[in-house]
Amino acid sequence: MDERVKNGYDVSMARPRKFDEQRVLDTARERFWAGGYAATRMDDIAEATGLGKGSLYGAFGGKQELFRRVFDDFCGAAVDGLSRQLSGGDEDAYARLSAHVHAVAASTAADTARRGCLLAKGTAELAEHDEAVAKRAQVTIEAMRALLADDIAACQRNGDIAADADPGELAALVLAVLRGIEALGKAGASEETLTGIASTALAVLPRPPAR
Amino acid sequence: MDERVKNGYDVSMARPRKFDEQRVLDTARERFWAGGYAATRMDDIAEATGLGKGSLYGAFGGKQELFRRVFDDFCGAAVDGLSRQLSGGDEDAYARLSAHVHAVAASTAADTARRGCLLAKGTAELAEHDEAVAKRAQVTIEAMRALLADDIAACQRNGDIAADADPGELAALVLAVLRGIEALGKAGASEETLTGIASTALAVLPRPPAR
DNA sequence: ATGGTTCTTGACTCGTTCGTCCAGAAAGCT
DNA sequence: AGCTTTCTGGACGAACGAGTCAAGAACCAT
Repeated sequence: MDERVKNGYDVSMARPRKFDEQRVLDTARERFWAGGYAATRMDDIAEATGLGKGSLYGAFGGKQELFRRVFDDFCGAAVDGLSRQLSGGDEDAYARLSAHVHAVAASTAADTARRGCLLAKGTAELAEHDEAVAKRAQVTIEAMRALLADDIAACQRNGDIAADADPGELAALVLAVLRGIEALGKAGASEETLTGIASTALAVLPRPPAR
Repeated sequence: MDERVKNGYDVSMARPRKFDEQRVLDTARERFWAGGYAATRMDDIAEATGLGKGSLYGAFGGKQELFRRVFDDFCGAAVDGLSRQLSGGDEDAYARLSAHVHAVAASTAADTARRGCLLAKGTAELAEHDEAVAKRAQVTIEAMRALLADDIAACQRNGDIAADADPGELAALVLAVLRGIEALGKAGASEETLTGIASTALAVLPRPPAR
């Protein structure tokens, strides 16, 4: 059946939604992020968004589907953001990498609510029970690794990182350090510790031999 | 009041417990580990241990207290285990460090239930709501860092790691990598990726200049 | 054996939360 | 304006899970 026609009438002939779907998703993300999946009630989200539960369920289907949607958006935004932070010419590739690593440390340290990253939190809580979430997380980290690898390759072309190193391996290591920084931050590590890790990680990346 | 006497009678004059407290804690850990805090029901634990809920509540007080107890035990055991793995003479310090890093990668990869580490999982879910859990996690990672730093210092004395590096900084980096490996493992990274990270991390540690 | 105390069991209470439903409101088309 | 359809919002239902309680069992000391 044509998606714009039902029972012989055009679907557009009806009351339009009053709320902004994206705004609701943002609010829901905020809630899930702050409290986790299980600890967040649908009533919370309804109240926070000002929507009635009927609208919420009508638009998103249920708690699990809503979370998946939020998680999906978050992962997409995270990859996009990383892509933006790391894109540019070879001559600035190392500076961008350094800036990103330090930025993650700083923002993790500044995260007084100690909420960490929704990617980590959602994965920890749901990955083994929800295949969709697990898959999405996997795709996301793979994409992040690829972006880091591209940037590291650019660093190599520009002579900032040893040419004989495998960019994919280094990217995986950097990614692990980034995730580790977040995990340690959530566990209460001090800002100095986190920024120290960022600096040390960048310092130990193999440099090309002095010429 | 003397702890062995109540109302004029010796406390030992009563029915002793039929269950092994440690066994119950182990089972509870298993459950919390597999399902997380919120998703694990006290009825689950009661059924899994064969205890009635009354006994459970009588012995441990409640869900939160039980979890704290389990978490506490887990953290203590984790630090003890690390301490054991890293203790020994200077000449084997690097081998022990290498073995530990590889062991974490291997065991994370082998964790088919993708449950990760209870320390990470519990922290992610509860740290911001439960001050006791947050504090315990903080103390635990600090202890782990100190153990790693001791081992790295031993490596330096033995000439396996550059003497001018700060062992505390390197220890923090290694710890971040270890936590990162677990986080990535939970997110579905392949065994090759994880073992690759372990190898790369060890490879980039600063070596003393060749003499 | 007896009495005193603690342990055990599982049914019960009570609050909480997911999801549904329905009556009314709002909008587009004719 | 009138009709049809979807959106809205809150009351409702049902299930679920944490924690309680009371009656009986088990054990120790005398």
